[in-house]
Amino acid sequence: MSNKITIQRVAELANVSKATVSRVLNGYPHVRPAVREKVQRIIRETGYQPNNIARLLASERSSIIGLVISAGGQMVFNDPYFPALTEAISKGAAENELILALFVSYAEAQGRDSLKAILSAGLLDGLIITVDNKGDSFIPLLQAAEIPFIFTGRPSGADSVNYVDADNVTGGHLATKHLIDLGYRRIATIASDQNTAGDDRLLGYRQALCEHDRLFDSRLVAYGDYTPESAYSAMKSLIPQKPDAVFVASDTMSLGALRALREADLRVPRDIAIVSHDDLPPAILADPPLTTVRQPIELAGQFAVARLAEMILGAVPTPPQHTINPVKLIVRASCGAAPSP
Amino acid sequence: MSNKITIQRVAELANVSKATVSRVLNGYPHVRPAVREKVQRIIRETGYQPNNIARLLASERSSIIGLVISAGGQMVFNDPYFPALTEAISKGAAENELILALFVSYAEAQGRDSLKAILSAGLLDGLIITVDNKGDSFIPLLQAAEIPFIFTGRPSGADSVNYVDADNVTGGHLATKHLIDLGYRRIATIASDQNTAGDDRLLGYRQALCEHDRLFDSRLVAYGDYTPESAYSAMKSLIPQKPDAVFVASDTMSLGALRALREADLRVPRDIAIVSHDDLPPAILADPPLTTVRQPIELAGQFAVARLAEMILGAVPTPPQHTINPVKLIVRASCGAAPSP
DNA sequence: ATACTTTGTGAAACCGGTTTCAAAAATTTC
DNA sequence: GAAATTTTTGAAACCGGTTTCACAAAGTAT
Repeated sequence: MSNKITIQRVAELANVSKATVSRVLNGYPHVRPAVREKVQRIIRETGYQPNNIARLLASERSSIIGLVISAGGQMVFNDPYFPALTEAISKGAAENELILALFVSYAEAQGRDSLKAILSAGLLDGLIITVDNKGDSFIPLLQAAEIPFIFTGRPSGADSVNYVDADNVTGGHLATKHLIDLGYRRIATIASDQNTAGDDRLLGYRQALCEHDRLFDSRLVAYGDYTPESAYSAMKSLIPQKPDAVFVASDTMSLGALRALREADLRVPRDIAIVSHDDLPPAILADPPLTTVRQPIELAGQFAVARLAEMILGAVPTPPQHTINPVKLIVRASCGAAPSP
Repeated sequence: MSNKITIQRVAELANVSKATVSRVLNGYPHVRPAVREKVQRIIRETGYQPNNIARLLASERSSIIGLVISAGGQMVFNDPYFPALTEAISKGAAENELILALFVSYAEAQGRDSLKAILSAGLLDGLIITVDNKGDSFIPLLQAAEIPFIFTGRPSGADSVNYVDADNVTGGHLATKHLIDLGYRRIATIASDQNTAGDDRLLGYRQALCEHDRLFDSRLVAYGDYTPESAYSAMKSLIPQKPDAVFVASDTMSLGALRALREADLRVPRDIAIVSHDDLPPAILADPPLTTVRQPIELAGQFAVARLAEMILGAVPTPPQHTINPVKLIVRASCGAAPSP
């Protein structure tokens, strides 16, 4: 509407056909340099902008990818993990000249319904799926739609799909080993069985204990659902076990755990040490600042987009690819070790 | 691609023309009930889904709205305000059967460039603009593009545009008055001159002081840019002035202020009281939980979408509409008043 | 029964690009 | 210098819908 001139008009002004203008537009070969330049000049002078919709219709490609976020909570973005990932993906989309469409839903069933609607609209070239649960119920739908897609965070049921994930086992291991190395004896954990990340971090915790000949004590394990409230309760339930350290499986949960400890008049790290996971913004703002395992969310987001772009462009379907990003321990005050200067 | 059947095919199966199928599809009148039902049956049986792109091209409407977020920081979504708003808008978009495309940029200049690109692509039916600065440099571009748009957060230069904003003047006023009522004498503020919200909150602070015959003392005003770090410095610079209370213009900044106070061994609220602004998730998780002015972000987001949808559908351009959402003081521990039970 | 509306329907134009195909022009080969 | 090849180019088909318009069928008024 703001844009009255069409390819037809440009063609007329340049004394060529629409086809030639289209070729210039798309950088195709077989156009004489002189003609190419003339067309480019006209385009420049008129400020012509091709109509994307028409282009999409003809080329059967929309350059729009969807990001589907489905999580149980009331407000998905209360947990800073999702915003951080969304932002990284948004950045990646811009770099790959893709438009990012955002779909947020609040329960698995609702997520499935909206996914169905999204898929049947046929507007999207590809999808990135992020769910806070094991997420396997989305896979059949996606596969049936024959649309390129990639998960961020490993879904439970699927070696057959593309995903990017952090090395959560190592994350749990690093955190726990750090506490062991600092000499703590009764190391509890606030874990989560909501998703595979939680499972993996707990596994890392167990492995680290095992490697150091510590017994795994299920009384020192409590579960949360990645909300501060759930961790608050979990921490309260752990306090009677008198742990001297706790590995909390996410920063968001650590905030809840800290509150429970404050209320119980336990000082961190003097009375009890904490190592957290994720290194999201709250980690550094917490009191005390959290020692935590950093997972490269930005990397994950950018990788997911890049891989998806590859899949969209590549005509041949490639075998599913699994990418595991490295994690890294960031030492701050909450573990009781002197932070590295 | 997953979807071989077209309107043509449906028309053949139902023994009618494409036009009739289109009429049924769009609920237009002038179709005999019997024919309408037959077409609907065929649609149901074949699972036919209209191709959106084609529909867009023909109807010159995409049902896609854009959300442009431009902020100065490295990571826009570090500040929970933007995710909260984004989520609300995403929800509103879903309710209005609109697809939300997300565009994040990191500086005003970059934002303008990407806005230009977005506009010229001609894909979007409307735009919601959120900027962390005064944002007026976007307005001419938008107006030139003749596309419906609405700001969340009042841009500085413009009675001529649609916007939704919170009642920030009242916010600053409520916060400050609360501190005055509690008997604090030296009430400082960490303000911001980055955007009109900051200006307004500061104005409310001044008004409240004035109404209670307190002098405005510029030594008790420090400025931040909505990051915890900036507020950390601001708070440090205020401490020598020995305020007994401070109104911090955002929750995110309050976290930085709290850290500065902890480091100075000042206890909140015993040594110094804090009232914050926004009531985002960190407010309740902070230590101590923050007394803060709640602004209805979800409402703002949903309203913005609803209004934009209205503007898109309404052929006649309506006069610019300004909506100011009410704010509300939420009393918690940081102000030193007993929280209401 | 005839003239005048109103309702229902399909053919065809259209949205603005891309892609195919055959012809025209330029270049190379012999 | 003619034939063979390659490069350029435009006309037309196409993507899959919506919209216009003319006309047929049905309903109403006279």
